[in-house]
Order: sequence, then structure tokens, then C-alpha cells
Amino acid sequence: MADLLPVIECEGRQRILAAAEDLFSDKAFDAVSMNAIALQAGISKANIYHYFPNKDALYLAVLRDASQNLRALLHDAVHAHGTIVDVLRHFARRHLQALLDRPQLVRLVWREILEKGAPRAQEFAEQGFADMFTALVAVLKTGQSRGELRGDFDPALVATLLLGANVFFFQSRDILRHYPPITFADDPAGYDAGVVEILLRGLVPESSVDTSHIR
Amino acid sequence: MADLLPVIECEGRQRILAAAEDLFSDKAFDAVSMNAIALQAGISKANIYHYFPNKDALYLAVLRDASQNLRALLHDAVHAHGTIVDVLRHFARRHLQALLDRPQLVRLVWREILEKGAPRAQEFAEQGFADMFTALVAVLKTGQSRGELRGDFDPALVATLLLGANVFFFQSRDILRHYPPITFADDPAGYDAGVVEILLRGLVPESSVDTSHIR
DNA sequence: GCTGGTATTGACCGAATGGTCGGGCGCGCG
DNA sequence: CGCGCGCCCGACCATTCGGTCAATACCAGC
Repeated sequence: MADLLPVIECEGRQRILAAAEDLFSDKAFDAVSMNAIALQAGISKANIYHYFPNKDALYLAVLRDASQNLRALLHDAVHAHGTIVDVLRHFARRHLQALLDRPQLVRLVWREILEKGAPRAQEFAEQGFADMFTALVAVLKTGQSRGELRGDFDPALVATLLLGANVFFFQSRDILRHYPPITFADDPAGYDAGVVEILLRGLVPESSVDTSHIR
Repeated sequence: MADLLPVIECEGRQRILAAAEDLFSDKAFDAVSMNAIALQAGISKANIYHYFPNKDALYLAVLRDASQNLRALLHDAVHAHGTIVDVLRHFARRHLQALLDRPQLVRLVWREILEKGAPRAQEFAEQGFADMFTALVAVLKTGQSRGELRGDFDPALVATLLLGANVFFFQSRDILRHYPPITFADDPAGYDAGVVEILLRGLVPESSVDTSHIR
């Protein structure tokens, strides 16, 4: 049974894209052969070349696809209401959840960011970054102007810190799970709650920490 | 002129290791051919097989090497003296500096952590993690027991947060540099100072943030 | 000079790679 | 019907891959 909507993309093409996305998200570009993709898609290798001129184009298409999907997914995490503090809590929570919901997409895009050798499509990969960043910075600035947040910190830095906390958690969850003192490896909600809590209140008992000797 | 110390490893082997490390840090395992390594090392491909039984063993040796070097490098970042707050500042600063000083090693090890498909040597890669982690957690706990730090936060979580801030900065520096609101992309010291500052003091003006509605 | 082990090499191997080609299948349309 | 055209495939190609091997060059000890 076909989709009710008239599907623009022929379904063979999408089968290929799905298979390629699946494989490329686990292994690097050169580690995935066209044969493997064809096998996973249940078609012949030659057929892939009917839809894509070469392997690079296919990879690029997969990355563009993943990038757009990831952007849409993360886009939803931005919207929230209530106090700035509430918005921050929601944002952190939903952002991390979005990452964990689609680990394949995230790994795919993130690997492209890290690979120095062949910048195949950093533009795509960086878009999601920009969205999250500007949104978060805007939230923080609003909080500052409203007086709900301190005015003497750099919003961009805090945005980096929060995004980094989530990305790092996503990346190293499997490793973190091995260490006994870590209890939050399987509790992303608890992790984010703790992170935001610390960011808001700080580590020192009073707000009277001596900051004069920062070097 | 040779080293004054008697070198255990024959120098051919080290040439190979150096070349392989160079190439493997830029491109993934399958994207680096034995031919390329031989070329870069200025020797014949067959000669590589005199020192290493196969490509996997060579890669493993490179990774073990990189892992140990990185560990040694990071190990120095732990030691510091003064108040806990000072130790924390030093730690953050030197940890990030260590990452930035040897980007190749870090990328090499970190890629191994991220790759799901073939866990070639996660053990090696995870060692550095454990070191940093336990050291940081110990510092934080000391701070808590001394009353210099709040007692109601999870030390492991804060350790994750701080380590993540540095790793994330390292990973996405090139991207961060593109965004106008970010001024710290080329100022790791300033970044870490800001991060620690926020961690210590928190984002809210008073320490009276309402935490009753954390979900 | 001879010997034996180490270092090093070019030539070579089978397998797998990315990519091509000619043709067959099926369906809509004149 | 048959004609054309997307869709799809088996077979094939040149190249490159990881890896092998026999043969050197080299050098220390006898």
C-alpha cells in the first residue's frame, strides 16, 4: 500500500537513502561499500547509479537529508513559555532528548563536523548548530534584560556550555556508564536537571566567591 | 644526530608509527591505505609488514601510543595547589590547553570513542577518561567536605560538565569561530575562565532561585 | 672471506572496490 | 498491438586494496 499523498521521490530512491543513512551512521565513508548499501536496500548495486551519479553524491544526499531532519527535530526544542528559567530547563531537556531520539542522525552529522581530512559538507552540518545557538543566546539575553539572570556573563559562552553539556553527554554516554560514581548515564532528564540547577545556582555556597585572582 | 639515550625501538618502526599517526588522525581507518602510510614514512609498503603483522595491529599500536601520550599529557593538568577553587581553575585551563596542544592525538582517540561499528580499542581510549574523571571528582569532593563548595550537587555531574565544556570547545572550535556573537573561539583561556566563573557563581543574581518546580 | 640475522625492497596475488554497459522487464499511451 | 521509457539487473572493467614472498643490501662476529 502506497502513501496517500503523492510521493514525489520514487520509493526506490528513498530505500537507497534509508539504507545508506543506516550504514553511514555506523561506519565511516570509506568503510561503507556500495555493495553493502545495495544489499541492505535489497536492490542491485547498479541500480544505485540510476539515482545517484556516484558515491559522493549519495553520501551528500544522505547528509543533507539527515541534517534537515535533525534541524527540524531540534527546532521544536526551542519553543517554550514561562519564566526564562523554565524555558532554559525545557530547552536543555528537549534538546538532549532530541539527540538521544535519533542517535544515527546525530552521529552522522557530528562525524562530518569532526573529520578534518575531507570537508564534504560542513555547511549542512553547521546549520543545526547555528539554529540552536542563536535561539539559546536570544533566550539568555532576554533573561538578562529582564533581570532574571545575571547581566555580567557572556550569553554565547553559556549557550556553548549548555549545548556542550548535552552533546558531550550524548557522545560519551556509553563510557560514562562504566564508572561507578556516575548515576545519571541512563537518566538524561536527571542529568539535564542537575546541569541546569548547577548553572543557575553555582557551586559555591554564597554568591560571595572571590574572583579577584582569576589569571 | 641520534638521540643520546639508547633507543629501544628501531627508528624505522617509529617512522612508520609517526606517519600512521599523522594520517590516521586526519582520516578514518579505511580511508588510510598502507600505501599512503609507506609513502609518508618514506619506505616501502612491504617493509611495514616487517614491523607490524597487519593493518589492524598497526592502527592499534598507533592508538595505544596516542592514548598513552595523551594520558601523560593530561596527567600533568591534575596537579595544582591552593584553594579548591584555584585548583579547579587551573585544572580547566590546563586540561583544555592539553587538548589544544595535541589536536591529532585527541582526534585520533576521540574518533575511536565515537565509532560504534568497530570497537577496535575502546579500552585504550577510555583510560584517559577515567583518569580525568576520578581526579576531578576527588577534587570536587574535597571541596565539598571542606565546605568550600556546596554539598548538594553531584560531583560526578559537575566533572562531566566541566570535561564536556572543554571537549566540546575543542571539537567545535572551527564552527564556533564562524558566529559573530562568539568572541572566545580563539581565546581558550578566556573561555575556561568564563566557564569556571559561571559554574562557581551561577547564572541567577541571588542564590535564591526557586528550585521547587524542577520536573 | 664467510656466515647469519636484520632491514628493506619490487614484484606479485586474490579479493574487493567504485563505476559502466547492454539489455531485459513492465507499464502507460498512441 | 507495439513503442518508448523509466526501472532494474547480471556481468563486466580498471583500479586499488591488504597482504605475501623471494630476493637483495647491509652489517656484526668469527
